[in-house]
Amino acid sequence: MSNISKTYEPQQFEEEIYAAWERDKNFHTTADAAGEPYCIVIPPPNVTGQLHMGHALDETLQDILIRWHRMKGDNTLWMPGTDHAGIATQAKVEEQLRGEGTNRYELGREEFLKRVWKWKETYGNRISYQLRTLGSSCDWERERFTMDAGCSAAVRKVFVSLYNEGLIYRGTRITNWCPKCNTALSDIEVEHEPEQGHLWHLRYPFKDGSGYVVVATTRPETMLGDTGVAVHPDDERYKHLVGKTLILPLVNREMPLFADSYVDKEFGTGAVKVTPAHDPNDYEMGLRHNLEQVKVISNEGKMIDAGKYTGLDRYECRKQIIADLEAGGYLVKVENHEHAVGHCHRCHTTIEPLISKQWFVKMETLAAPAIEAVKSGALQFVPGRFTKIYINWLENIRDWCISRQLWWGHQIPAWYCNDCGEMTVSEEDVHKCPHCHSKNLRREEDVLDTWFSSALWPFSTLGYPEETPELKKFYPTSVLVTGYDIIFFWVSRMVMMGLKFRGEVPFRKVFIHGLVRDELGRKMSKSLNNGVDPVEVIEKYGADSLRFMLVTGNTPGNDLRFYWSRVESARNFANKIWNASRFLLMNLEDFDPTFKPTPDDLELADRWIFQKLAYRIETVTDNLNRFELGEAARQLYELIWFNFCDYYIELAKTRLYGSDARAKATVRFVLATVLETVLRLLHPFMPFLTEIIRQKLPNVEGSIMLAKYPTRDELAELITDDDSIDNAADLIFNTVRTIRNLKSELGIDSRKKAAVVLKVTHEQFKEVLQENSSYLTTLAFAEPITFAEEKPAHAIGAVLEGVEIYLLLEGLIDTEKEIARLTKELDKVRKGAASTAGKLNNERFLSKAPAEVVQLERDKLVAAQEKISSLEQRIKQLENL
RNA sequence: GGGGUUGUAGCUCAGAUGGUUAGAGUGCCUCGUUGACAUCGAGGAGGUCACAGAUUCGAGUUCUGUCAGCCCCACCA
Repeated sequence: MSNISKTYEPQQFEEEIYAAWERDKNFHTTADAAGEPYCIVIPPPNVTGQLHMGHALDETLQDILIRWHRMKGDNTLWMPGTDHAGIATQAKVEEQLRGEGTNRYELGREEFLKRVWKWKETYGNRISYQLRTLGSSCDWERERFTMDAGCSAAVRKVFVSLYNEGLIYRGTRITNWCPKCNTALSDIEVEHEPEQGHLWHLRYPFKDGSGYVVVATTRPETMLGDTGVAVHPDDERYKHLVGKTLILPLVNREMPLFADSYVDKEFGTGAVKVTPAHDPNDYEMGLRHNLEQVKVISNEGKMIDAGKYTGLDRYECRKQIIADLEAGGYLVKVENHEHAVGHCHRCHTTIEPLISKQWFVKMETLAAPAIEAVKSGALQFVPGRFTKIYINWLENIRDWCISRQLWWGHQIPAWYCNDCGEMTVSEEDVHKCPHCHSKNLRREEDVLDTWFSSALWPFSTLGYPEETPELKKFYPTSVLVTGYDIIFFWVSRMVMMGLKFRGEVPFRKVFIHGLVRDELGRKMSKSLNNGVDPVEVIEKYGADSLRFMLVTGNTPGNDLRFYWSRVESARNFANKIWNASRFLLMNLEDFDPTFKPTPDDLELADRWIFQKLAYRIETVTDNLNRFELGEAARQLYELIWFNFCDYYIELAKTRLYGSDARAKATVRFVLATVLETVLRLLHPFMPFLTEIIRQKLPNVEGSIMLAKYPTRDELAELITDDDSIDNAADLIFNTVRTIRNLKSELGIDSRKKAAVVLKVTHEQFKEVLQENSSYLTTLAFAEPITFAEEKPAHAIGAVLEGVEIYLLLEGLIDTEKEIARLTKELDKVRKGAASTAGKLNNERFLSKAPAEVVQLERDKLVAAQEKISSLEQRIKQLENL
């Protein structure tokens, strides 16, 4: 047993343990296995991505829940898989092609897709492998991919069904367009950021030469597409001018001045130039007033059909337009103006609103049940505050643009007949036009937004569209664990699709966590290069340390900062467990597993540690139930380090090294029982460490991950309900602390023996102190200990409730120093007593506070008064010396 | 413009349903290598719980307002 290394070296065993778990199929379950179903579907990481700290947090939380439920005896399934991540993956392959001096258009769709699949094969396993190093107990046999056959079938079925119901439609609309990614985007893929820009005031003359109006714009280049100017109907400045015709400068287009209540009278000049083809609001106004849509900016962000400006980049054009307007006397003035500008979520290019033909999902009818689901409690957010955010978004939802002008993704199952012009949407590939029987068809080239397939993830991975046993057993899944950043992108859409196609919410709970930030609180990002690689952390400190660090010091829904020092602290905890276990194993060599102590064999320390253990089993379980994983972990930390290691193990040594065989057997039993139980409690948090240690324990078989999660019932025979044990332990440990404190103040080495005199003032404490005086020797190096009726003359002391403690001094004490010390103590106690007395003098407190609380205060006052008189006496005595 | 969230020890954070003298990690100071662990042990310093009111016998905890920071949503050109 002593072949265990002196320090914790996770690199020595983590990989091997994981391989054994996987080999033994410990992660695998089936629909017909015993137990209540418990299922989590993984938020699928980008198939070609790399593990980052955000994943590490997300997976750790999931794995804790999964391992806990598996140990509880639930039929537990963690569905793993990856996402094809349309734009992101395609962009990477296109970048590679650029390096080769070619592009996707040269390659053609088919060849290009081959390249992407190849890329996926090369990098697709990396992320899964990295998840394994974290200890994630996913059922890898069931690993899925959003573009595998099953998920693709689900996408087609859902798409066609929504189309047939009229919930998917194709239409020409103004949409967000990224000129760099060259695709349409949904509203939530646009990030609005304030930018310092300008407000140009332009003079637009009337056709009849009767003057002009001045409009204000932040985007002068769009004037080329202007087809009207709008004012507010109630604006007295313009009321009489409405209906007149204006001439667009530089272009000489005739256009109307019209009234629309959208216009804000207070802003700018109160007159808005209207560009229906390049601004969402203008687009709406254009529809209302039958304005022409003149497209002057191309998909690439260049000017088109724009006369001399044709071919210019939109920003280059802006400069020239301004110069030309100024030259023509049309520029009235320029103001600085901060405004929100939309940027592409992925590449950060400024979005260009463009009119194009796209596919949309009608959201209103889908959103209503998704709102109802949280209002009825069928779906719960943890923490609850995210409910409001979710509802607010759904209540104001607009139609979802789902078509993307990409190649990597689910190609929309729509076919156009080149002969009759009809469109056919179908689950099966269409080879013959159902309208005219022509075979001259072409398929819709657009693919679906990546989030469309993600929205189906909770049921597509379980077998949908087939009615598999897994789908029946595990849907609705139990909980979804994800960051607050994708509530709109993913969570809400899963809920809508789940309700629509399964009639039930996809998960009963959504456990939301925050973002992992760097030491300065900044978001970890590639551009800042401030990301910490979890793989590096695991290599240095082990997965258990990383997991423990991520789960502690953080509460649900809040961001947390990554600190190397916190990883070290977690590693130190692991090392502490490692060494405590090593110590136990060294003393358990001829352990008799059949020995069971009788109640008489157990002494105070034994009963105390069992009590603590039972209590923590309850509070840890309670916290797990409430998703307070950090609090649960903290409690385990305290139990293991402070209770078990600092106190119990130290106290065990006396009997362990003694000659009483029965006492030795008893203490070994306690040590082994507590350690084994604690390992099981801790296993969901630190799976590797707990597994390897438990395997070394005598009389323990099988993997810890399949062992039962501890319950209080397990300890039923070893614990009692009365609190006399805790009270006695408190008395002893407080005495220990006091002795240590006195020694420290006297400059006595903490490990050097010192004579202690105890004057017991509460008779009922005498027995406890006498019986357990050896604890004082063990923990505080107090020896010899004598009980006296009177305080010794040459000594310094302290007063506790029920006992006074004195340290005998070899030489004379420094009377003045001692008086000062005691006076300071006396002040403190008096202050406390005054506050307590104040409460007790308050009639209202006495009449309104619960009786227990009042009694507590009374007891407190009595104790304080005793302490005060003891201290006063002692001080007086010293003064008289 | 709406909504959310944070403000507790030098730093990072816990403190659910209001009730002893507000805790931990880390950092700092003093002391300690006789064996589980120096990735450790013992002791210590350090907090007007952002501010102001309100409710209550009692508020770090509930409510209102103020200040400061962060985030999300929103079509003011």
